[in-house]
Amino acid sequence: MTEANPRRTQADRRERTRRAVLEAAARRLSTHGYANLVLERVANEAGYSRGAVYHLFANKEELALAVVRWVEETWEAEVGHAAAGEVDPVDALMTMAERHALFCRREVARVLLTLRVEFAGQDHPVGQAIAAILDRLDGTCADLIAAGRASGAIPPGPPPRHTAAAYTAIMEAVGIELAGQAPHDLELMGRAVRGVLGLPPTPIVTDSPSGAGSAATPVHTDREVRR
Amino acid sequence: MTEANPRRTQADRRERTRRAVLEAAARRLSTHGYANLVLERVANEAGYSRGAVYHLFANKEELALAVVRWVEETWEAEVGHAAAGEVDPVDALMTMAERHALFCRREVARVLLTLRVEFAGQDHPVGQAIAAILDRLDGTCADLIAAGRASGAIPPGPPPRHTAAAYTAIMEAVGIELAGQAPHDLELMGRAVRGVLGLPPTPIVTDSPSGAGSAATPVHTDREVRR
DNA sequence: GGAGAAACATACACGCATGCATGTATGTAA
DNA sequence: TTACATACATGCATGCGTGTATGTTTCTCC
Repeated sequence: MTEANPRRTQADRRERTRRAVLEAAARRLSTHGYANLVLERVANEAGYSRGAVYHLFANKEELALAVVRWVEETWEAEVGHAAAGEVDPVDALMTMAERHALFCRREVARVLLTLRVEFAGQDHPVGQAIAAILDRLDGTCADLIAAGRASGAIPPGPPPRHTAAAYTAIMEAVGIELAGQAPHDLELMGRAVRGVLGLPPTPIVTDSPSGAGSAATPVHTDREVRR
Repeated sequence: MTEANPRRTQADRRERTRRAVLEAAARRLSTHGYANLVLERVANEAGYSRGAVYHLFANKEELALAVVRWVEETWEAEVGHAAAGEVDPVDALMTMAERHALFCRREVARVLLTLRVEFAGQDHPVGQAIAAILDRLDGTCADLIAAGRASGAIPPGPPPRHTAAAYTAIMEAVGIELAGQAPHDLELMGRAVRGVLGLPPTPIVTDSPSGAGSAATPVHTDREVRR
């Protein structure tokens, strides 16, 4: 081992360790939440000791906040960025929802939902950080909805902020619930989002073959959706 | 106190204590989840000692399972029962969603979501109990969707079981997210559910006044939706 | 090669929460 | 009234996990 490994700089070692710890912590946070996030376990799964974890992060809370920021940056790069590139508000909202559904096909997407639900009834820095992220997202979506209604592309309905809250809640729930169930995750996401915005269903072009497939699909197969 | 209190039977005392403990546990579960459910705290909030809690429930897990059963029974009585009374599948699905939104105006509605998310990545009896409940619900909804499609009342779309999973996820998310935001919680719930089923938006009859209200509502008011 | 800092690993201290043992109060039947 | 069972309350034992202290390894610069 001392022969095969090249000589790494301290900066390289630090970044490598940090990355491994962040990924291990994210996995545990997504499956077990913050209260069950045991740092000894995180360290072992990252391939280091708990001392190494404490060398990099002051405490458990700071580790969790680092994971939250990491997930947010990943989401922005893959989802937010694409939606922001759209000119039309409806296109932006639909693109965001579709990209989010794709984002949810990865395990790490579950981190924010898990932590958000966990801290919903508690006053805690991690919960506050997530609430701030989602407040910003809600504001962005509310602006898009308002713009879409002003242009006539979106029919009138409940106040933009309430509609945006429902939109993001749906995006989150459907994305996680149907994660990995391609291609249904994308279709059902699109349907739900159109519905909450008050938009009519998209014309049925390729749905007929899918409908026929539904009739031919054994009920037993359908029953495996949840686990 | 010894003069004002009538002589209660042991059965009465037991039921009274049990009720108080269940309610206190439900409140804590909905805000802090299972991992942070501290029995000393539950006991204090119920007005009894931890010994009394252990007298009634073998351990923490059994208490949580009792709360889950209690919430399920309440949901069945107020939501499931009303939906089952509908003859038409679409009416059943819409009634269920509407009743669920009303159910979510109470704090206890949050228990199942909190626990479900908490145990999603763990193999635990409480998580299994909740998964079983939701599996049954998904099955019922899938049957309704299949019946609605067979009768032509619901357009074709992704497999009934996938659609049902999205339906219940939406019902859960929107219900909790907009809890207490009357009357928007009901309207947005209806919209989202119609959308995921592939049904067109309901004709705008009373939406115009609401739309005008939206324009007149200060943006600051909208920003208070989340907290 | 040696000194020093950073990257880790291991050990220590302590609080917290669970489950269980033991004690006290209250209802019931003879 | 007494004996017994049940409904609680209080005390004991123990393991778990966090944060911190201490020890070891590796890199960097002179």
